[in-house]
Amino acid sequence: MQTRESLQQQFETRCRELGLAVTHQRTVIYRELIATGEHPTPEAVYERVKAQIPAISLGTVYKNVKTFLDAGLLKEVSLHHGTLRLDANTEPHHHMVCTRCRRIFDVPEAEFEPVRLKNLPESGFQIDRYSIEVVGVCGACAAARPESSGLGPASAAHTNQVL
Amino acid sequence: MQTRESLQQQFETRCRELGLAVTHQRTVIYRELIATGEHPTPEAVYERVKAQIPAISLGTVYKNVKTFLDAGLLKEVSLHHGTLRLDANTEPHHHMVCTRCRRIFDVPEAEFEPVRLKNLPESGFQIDRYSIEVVGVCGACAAARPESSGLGPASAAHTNQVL
DNA sequence: TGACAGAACGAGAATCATTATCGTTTAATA
DNA sequence: TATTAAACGATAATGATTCTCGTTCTGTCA
Repeated sequence: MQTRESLQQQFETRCRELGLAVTHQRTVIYRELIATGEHPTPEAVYERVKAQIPAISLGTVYKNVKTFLDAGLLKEVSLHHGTLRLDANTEPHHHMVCTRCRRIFDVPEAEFEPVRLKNLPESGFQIDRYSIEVVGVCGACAAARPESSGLGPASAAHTNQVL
Repeated sequence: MQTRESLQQQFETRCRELGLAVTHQRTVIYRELIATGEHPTPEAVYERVKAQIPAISLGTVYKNVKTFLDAGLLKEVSLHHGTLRLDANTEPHHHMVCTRCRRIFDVPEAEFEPVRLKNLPESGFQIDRYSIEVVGVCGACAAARPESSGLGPASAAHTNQVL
């Protein structure tokens, strides 16, 4: 058995693997990201980090968030942040999303077995509906570049190792 | 075929129900929205409409898209357009999203019965993973305003902050 | 049918999130 | 410790969206 590394040590090791300098800013940003159990915006991360490094720039937070996303240390909650995408389909349906071209395809609800939670959420959350997203690579993109893994443009330049 | 005519009539009827004036711009915007089988951005809708009404303003498209969303004639593909939300949870999981406060909660993958498509997508789409979103109202928001339906417009968090 | 009031419009300024630029500082390494 | 590329901070630029405001149009009613 190897000695269990601290998060800090894991982070430094991962940075070295990726050829990233271990800077104070980067370290604190990462620490705050995993410290919050929430799903913060870059702005919220900035506020937390600023309490510890008052001179930090918002741009630095954005740059490092992007670096962490590319490295697979972080994920985005949704592929759809950014521009509003409209849906005029009034039938119940779900979506297939291509991680390369970001195109969105409708899938009728009836194509899926019903979604089921094994237990009711204990938090008092009132469920309105389930929304399924089939994430992958569309036929056109797969034909254009069949070999690569299809885990999105951001991660294309790196291997997708698990921390 | 009178398809376009009847859609036009349906639209006018719906506008009257909602107390909305039936303007030329509004009519063309709506027609183009349902004509595309895609999931266009407001900008893309603007381009299509502009081909028919060269003087139209992008702001008018935005205003009417918002009006249609509020009226339920249109939907957003995702609740997460807008600011990037980060996820440092490296375990496989899905999300519960509150439509009122937009907070996001993690749900371990094991809490769900496996998602299953009844048939393989015929388009050559290569499935990477399924992402489930449980959409509803969180306990805190439900307690704060238990009576209303919880499917409020996207703008609710901004315009109706305190009641 | 004409006039009025309020809704909607167009133009463009303002705002918000994000990215890019650039000169300075810092980490990695020899 | 000196060198060098990476990273930083400040700030300008960009892109999406909203807001403001003066003008025009729609719906309604006399």
